[in-house]
This record gives sequence, structure tokens and C-alpha cells, in this order.
Amino acid sequence: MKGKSANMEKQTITIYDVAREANVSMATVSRVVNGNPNVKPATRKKVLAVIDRLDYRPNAVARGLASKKTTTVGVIIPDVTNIYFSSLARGIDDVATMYKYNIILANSDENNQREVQVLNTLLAKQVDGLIYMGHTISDNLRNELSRSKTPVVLAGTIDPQDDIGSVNIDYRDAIKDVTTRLINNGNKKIAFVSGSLDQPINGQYRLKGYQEALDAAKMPYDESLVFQTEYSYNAGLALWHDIQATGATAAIVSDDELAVGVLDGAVDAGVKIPADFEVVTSNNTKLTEMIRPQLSSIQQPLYDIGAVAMRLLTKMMNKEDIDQKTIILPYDLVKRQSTK
Amino acid sequence: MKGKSANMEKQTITIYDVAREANVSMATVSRVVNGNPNVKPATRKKVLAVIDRLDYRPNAVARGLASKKTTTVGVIIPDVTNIYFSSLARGIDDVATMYKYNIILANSDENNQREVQVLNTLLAKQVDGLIYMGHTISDNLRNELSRSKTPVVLAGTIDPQDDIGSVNIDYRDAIKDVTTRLINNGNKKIAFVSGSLDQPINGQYRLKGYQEALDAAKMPYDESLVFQTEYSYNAGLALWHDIQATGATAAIVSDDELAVGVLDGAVDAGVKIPADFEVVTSNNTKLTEMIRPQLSSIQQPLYDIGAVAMRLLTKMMNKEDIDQKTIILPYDLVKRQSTK
DNA sequence: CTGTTAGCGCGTTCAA
DNA sequence: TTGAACGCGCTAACAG
Repeated sequence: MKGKSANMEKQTITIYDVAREANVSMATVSRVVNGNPNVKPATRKKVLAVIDRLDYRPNAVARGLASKKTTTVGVIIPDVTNIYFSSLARGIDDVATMYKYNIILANSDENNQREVQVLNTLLAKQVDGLIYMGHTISDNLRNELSRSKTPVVLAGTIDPQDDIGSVNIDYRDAIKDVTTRLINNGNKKIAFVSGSLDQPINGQYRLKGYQEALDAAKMPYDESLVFQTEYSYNAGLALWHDIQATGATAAIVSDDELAVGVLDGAVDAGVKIPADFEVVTSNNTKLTEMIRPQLSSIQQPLYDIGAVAMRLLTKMMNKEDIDQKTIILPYDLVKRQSTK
Repeated sequence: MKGKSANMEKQTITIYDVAREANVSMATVSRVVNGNPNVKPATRKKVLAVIDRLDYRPNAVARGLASKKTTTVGVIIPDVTNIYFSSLARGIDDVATMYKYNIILANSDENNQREVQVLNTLLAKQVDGLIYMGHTISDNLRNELSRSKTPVVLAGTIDPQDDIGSVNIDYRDAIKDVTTRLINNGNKKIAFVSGSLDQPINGQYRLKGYQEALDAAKMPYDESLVFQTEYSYNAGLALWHDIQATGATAAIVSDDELAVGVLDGAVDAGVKIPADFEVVTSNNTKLTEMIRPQLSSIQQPLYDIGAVAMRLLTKMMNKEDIDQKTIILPYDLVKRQSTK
């Protein structure tokens, strides 16, 4: 099968073909493809013409092997279906595109085993960088991460040890603010509803903010007002009964779907919102505007967190100096119908 | 810098290192890594031990270059943030993982230029296959797709020319069903609210179903009851006024967020749902259960559409026979509080 | 400004 | 059952 090109299986055209047709060396072709200025305009033009005629497309895999750069970054996400994370992902992808990177997206379901496994295949694929999203970053995972030289940035994810780059808002401050407002509205018993307190973001930041606000107002911290549950609508719906039983007149919830569940639970029970009960949620996803009454919320710049995380990662991949590897973005409080 | 390994920049260990340490050739190492049975159990064991000790991880890029397979598929999605598409994406990723593939996820915003551009970088990266999601597949894009030998499957996306593999539900039938029910409930004027009718899924399928149901009931088709708008909450909210002006007593909406907008518009205007106005939506995302009144909906197996699409793609990449390249999955109708 | 020459890390014949 | 050798398509010195 040489000389007789009877088998036209898959005639990929390579840089050689272009070189031959243009009467130059492959090095020159490589130069024009990569925008290297050291090429006479005339030959550049000639090469480009051939590239166009042959419809040549550089093979990124070969390029990756030779240059040790894949212009691809791995993104570990708990669940794309969750709008909190998909918002981050959108910011990540947009900035990645801006810097000519692509994203390999992998769902982890927050399962440690799966995370480690995903991490390994991502590293095997030679991604130039990694963005991790999740709630907890297990020791196991941290080990794997730190022994790889691949740059990593956490997006919307807290690392208590803080030795990895990350982009977040100040969750403690935000919750403290919210709590204070609720206190100022006259609430004596305020429920704190979040996911597992084992997750640093809840146990070490949000809860702290809640407690600090209470302290500042000389109000007692009552553990029975603290609820841990999963982030889902149904969980919130189911939780309403328990919350009401405590005599609480307001709730601070750390997930929007969960908050909607609590709200619906209250509404379905005939409770007047916000007159008899106030609810504040944490992510300000579009959900908060679509329901009635609309939910007051902490406003996190989700898209920006993703975007900034990716931007930080590009710097790391580029070995630029990082002046700040732990970035805190500002948040806001948006008042809607679920608070006074 | 030879012999004096002072510079420990990045000592990637390769298949050669393993071979040397194990006293075998790299070919043998390659064999055990790839599960080739032609290896004596004893040497296999020996090699595996070294692999483990050296923490060797095969370079997927080199592998891809040598084998011409990257075990990576490209996924073009309008917007991850849209739960309709992210649900599909989740199904895709899960099945991809199951078959050892990874996903390069790229947002297109339904922009044709961007789609073509993304397609090209995906092909440059030598993805083994492609999954496309969108509303319209432009001629431009179809051209690019058909001249590449890379297998493609459309997920939740209609191609009127039907020469590409695809997975969908029967949108025409579904809307026809819904319309018929609404007619049976006594509605004389039923609004049809969708995105652009230029999109085949709306103009050539959904609208047809709507018209057929009208015909079957000997009811007139009134163009003023047909609304085209963008898929967003605010668009729906804004649209309510116009819908009401037509005297319609029910609406069939082809997007959940849009439907919530219409519903909220009605509720905010003091209209009694479903007594005075009925609403049915099309995607049955979790949104439908979170609002009050809860939305009746066509139930599409979104996750499954993605999963089946990816499964189909694996077959194509594997060059297996495809008995059915245009797959139609079943749908359901879920009655909730927005219909009688 | 341009061409030559080595690899990048691995899969895969073809012999042995 | 194993090894030697070639090639995948391209980047990156190094000469010229």
C-alpha cells in the first residue's frame, strides 16, 4: 500500500504536506501557524494560501506532545445541574475561551473517590491547570493535588489550610450581615439552615458569622436553631415543620433551592411572609426572583468568581507572579419580599 | 546538564523508566498498561509493581498521538447555566465516564460563528466524537460537520434534514397532546408561546402539533394567539399583558423559565390559576415544582436524552452498526396545579 | 529569514 | 512471550 493510494481511509494532511506544496520546510510552516514574526511576508502569504487550499488544521495532540502544553484545563464540578456551580462554570469557560483554553468538565458528585479518580485522568490528559469546585476538599484529594505540579485554583470553595489559590466571597461576613439585619428587624429566634457543618464553608465560616452577630447583639446561641441538611428543595420543604417547632421567626439558608423549600413549606402552611416569618438565602440565583414571595438574598458574584478563578489560573499556568492567591470578591445583600 | 541531575525541573517518568527498572522492554510495559493478554503473569506482576512504585501515569497525549484516539468527546452547549441543557450534559457526562471518555464542554450561546469556531478547535484537539445541543443547526455548521469524519450526535436538538444521529422526544405529539387536553378542559382560546418559529423545533414541530390538535377539534387557528419570544423569565413576565389581551384562557409554553414568567405575570395580576387561566410548560425541570401554583408540564427525560445520545455516540466511535440513528424517547404529561 | 535535526511518550508491527 | 525499531504530527533549538 505505497504509491497506490487506493485506500483513502483517512488522509489527514499534516504540516509536511503543506511544507511540500509550498516549497518550504515544515519549520517555516510551523512558524506561520504559530504567528512567529520571523517569516518573510511573501512566504507567509504563500504558506497561508496552501494552508487554506489544503484545509490544513494543526493537530493539537501532536502539538501538545511536542510543546508539553495542551491549552486545556480540567474542571471538577460537583454537579453541572446545580445552578450555583454551573454559574461558576460559565464564568470559567468564558475566560478560558478568552485565553484560548478549553475546559474538560467532570462531575464528581462530591464523592472523594470519584474526585481523586477524575483528578488522575485529568492529569493523565496533561491538562495545563485545574479548577476545583466542591464543598469539602478531603485530605486524600489535597495529597494528590499537592504532589502534582499542575496549578490549581479553587472556585467558590474554601480550603481551611489555605495553601491553594482560591476565589470566594467572605462567607462569614455575609452571614453576619444578614443575621444582624434580621436581629434589627426584631427577630429573637433565628434559624440557621445549611449543609453539613463538617464542610468548612458552613461550620467554620457561615456559622461563625451567625454566632458573631448573635454575640454582638448579646443574644444567646441556641444549637437547636441550627439545622444541617442536604441542599435540595425537598429537604427544605420537609424541614419547615422542625423549624417552626423551635419558635423561630426567621431563617438564614445557605442554598437557594433549600431556601425555596423552606419558604414553600411556610407558605403551604399558611404562614405570612415576611410578616410572621422571614427568610434569607445565600446565592441569589434566578430562582430567587421567580418564586413568590421573592427571596431576599446574599448576592454572590458567581459568574465572576468563576471568571476570576480562571484568570488566576492563567497567571499561574503562565508562571506570572501572583500578588494575591487567595481572592475575596465583594458580596451584596438584595432585599426582596421575604424580609421586612 | 547531563549526569548531574541538579535541575529537578519536572522529572516526568515515562514508559522507558518503568521498562528499565523492570528489566523489560517498553513494549512489554505498554502491553501490561493496555491489558494485552500476551504477557507472562510473572512479568506482568513485576511490571505492575514498578509502575506502582514509580507512580507511573501514562501520558494520554502521547497515547493519543500514537493511537489516534483521545477518549475525549466535544460537547457544544448553548449555555451550561440553562438547566434544560445542563440536565442533558449530566446524562452525557455520566455515560461518557462509564465508557472511559471525557467531555470538553464549550458554550456557544447559540451563536453560529462561535459554534463553527468551537467546532474547529474541538476537531483540532482530535476529539473522537461530538455532541451538539442547540436550537437551530445552521447550514454553515452542517457543512463543517459533514465534511469532518468525526461522528456527531444531536441531543435534544432537531435536524430537519435528519442526516445526523439524534436523540429527542416527539415534540409535535407532545404539544398536540397538551393542546387536546386544554381543549377538553373547555378552553376556546389557547395561546402558544415559544421561542422563534424559525427554529425547526418550534416552527416545524411544536406549532404543527398545536395546529393538528386544533384541527382535530374543529377549532380555528388564530395567529394572534401565537407568541414568539426569548426563553427567559422576564420575557414571560412581560408577555402576560399581551396574552391576556387576546382573551386566551390557557397557554402552552415551550420553556420552563418562560412559563414561570407567564404564570407570575398572571398571578401578580390577580388572575386565578387554574380557574381563570391554565398554563402548561414543556421541560418539567425542578422549577416546575418549586413555584406556586406548581406547573403542569410535559415531562421530557432530559437526563436520558443526554445519556442515550452519548451511548449512541460510543457506538458510532466504535464503528458498530447503528440500527437506529434517529432516536425518539417517550414523554409524559405531569399534571400539577396550573391546569384543571 | 529559513532549513535540519532531534526529540515529545507511546502504540504497534515484525522478528526473534 | 518478548524486544527492536519505526512513526504519530509537531515544536524547538541550532545552524546557516
